Amino acid sequence: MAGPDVFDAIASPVRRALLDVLAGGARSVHDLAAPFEMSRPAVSQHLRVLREAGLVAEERVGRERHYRLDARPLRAVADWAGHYEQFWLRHARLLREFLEEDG
Amino acid sequence: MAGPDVFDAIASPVRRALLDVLAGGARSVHDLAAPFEMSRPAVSQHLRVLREAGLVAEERVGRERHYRLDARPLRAVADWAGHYEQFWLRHARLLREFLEEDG
DNA sequence: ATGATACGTAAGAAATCTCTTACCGTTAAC
DNA sequence: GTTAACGGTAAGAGATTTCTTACGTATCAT
Repeated sequence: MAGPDVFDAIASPVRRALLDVLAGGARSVHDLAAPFEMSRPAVSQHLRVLREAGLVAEERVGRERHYRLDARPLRAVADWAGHYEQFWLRHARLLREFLEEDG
Repeated sequence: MAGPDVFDAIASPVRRALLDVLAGGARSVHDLAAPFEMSRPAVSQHLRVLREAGLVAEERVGRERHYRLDARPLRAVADWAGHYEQFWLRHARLLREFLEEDG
């Protein structure tokens, strides 16, 4: 009963790479697995994590299953990280000011 | 020798909560651990993960260690998620168009 | 000096993650 | 109808995570 947590889903480089591929359009599991040096079931399991996080949706097409990206949960990630923008901007501003005061 | 990966660091709800607290200003480990129902060493270990990801910096103050937020690595997270904005916007646009065509 | 406080680290237990191989059902091809 | 391709799930091994308690070190209080 592992929670479908989007932060957890994107923690894996493999799963981020899968999302990257899917950004180019829907793909079959076969095609998705091809670039990876791991077994096809392993990719299926990563896809399950992404599915439970709501990041991908599957559509049955003949004997294939086409996965397509659903980026909506990533909005929460962008929003969360975005709340810290003021802090990294402040960091940059302080650094700039420090360099200027020395010039 | 676990890599200091920011996506991994923010995958934990506890660590995200720690960052949230630190957004309000630097804190001692004692203060950081107080709101959590876990031992103080456990919090220290979470802080280590954050430190290795570059998300916090420590400053020794007497017998305390003050941790302060360093949000710079979060910019990479915001950028990464932001690249998917077009997709969730498209999703919203299609939904809106679907509803309008029905009205 | 002695004792208490702050905090990191070590060691180990339990849970979870991430692979693998084996297997099953479904659909396409011949 | 057989056979091959697609892809999910099960079972299990090994690595990693995330806690705990125990302990060591540095600093403050008396």
